Amino acid sequence: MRFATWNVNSLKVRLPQVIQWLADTGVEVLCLQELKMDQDVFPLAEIEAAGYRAAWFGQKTYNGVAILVKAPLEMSEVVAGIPGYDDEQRRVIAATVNGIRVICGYFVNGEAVDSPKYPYKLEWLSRLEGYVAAELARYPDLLLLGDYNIAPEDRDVYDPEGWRGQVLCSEPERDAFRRLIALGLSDSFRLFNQEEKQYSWWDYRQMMFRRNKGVRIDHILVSDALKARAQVCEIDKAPRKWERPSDHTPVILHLND
DNA sequence: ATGGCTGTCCCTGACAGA
Repeated sequence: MRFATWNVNSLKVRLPQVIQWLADTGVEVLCLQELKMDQDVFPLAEIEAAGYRAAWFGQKTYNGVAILVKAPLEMSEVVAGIPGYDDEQRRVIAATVNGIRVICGYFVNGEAVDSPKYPYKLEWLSRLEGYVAAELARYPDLLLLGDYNIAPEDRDVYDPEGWRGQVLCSEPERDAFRRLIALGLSDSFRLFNQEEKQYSWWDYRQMMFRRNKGVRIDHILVSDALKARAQVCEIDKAPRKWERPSDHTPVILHLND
């Protein structure tokens, strides 16, 4: 069974690519971020026609997350947002699939360490940590997938010195990532893959993808209880090569049954 | 060099992304 995460940078624009990618891969569970569409215009009919069920949490213009599940798999216990955290920005949705708690997150970008958005990022990360801790206590088999907007280590960045201390790489953000890990989670990609220059996002500008100058900021964290079932975690660069791509590309985790 | 792309809404230029 495969679980994937993909920041599509507008589901309206990328819907044909999502449908194509699901047909190509047959991935069973796909978490999407940056829908950039209001709750009531989500393309449920097209997704159902492709053989998937969906739960989503959208808003106009910005943010928005969804979980797609291949029928006849079902989703239960859907929770939108972080309970108890009154956040106008719709960034989190969770559901249970085949006994596994799936949390899909579009983490705050933060813009820059001296931006007003940066303290919001740290506050949001703290709220998420509390939420994930509570979810882990209730659901030992758990995955936290999404666009983290955090490059955990220098090796996750094409130019570590140039990025040092910058947003995505600053120590408070990396500390927050490590606190998530300390809850009893592992970065599934690093369970298997130690190769250099593996990224999940490349800037649209300056041919950064062709030059492979990117950052690894899309992650799938797997709980300790579930870790033994993890087989491989891979970054699928194919959709990044398609016409009019998202700036992110999917990350896939394979679990055995 | 605060540029360089892309998407959204609609003040078609400003904002946000990362």
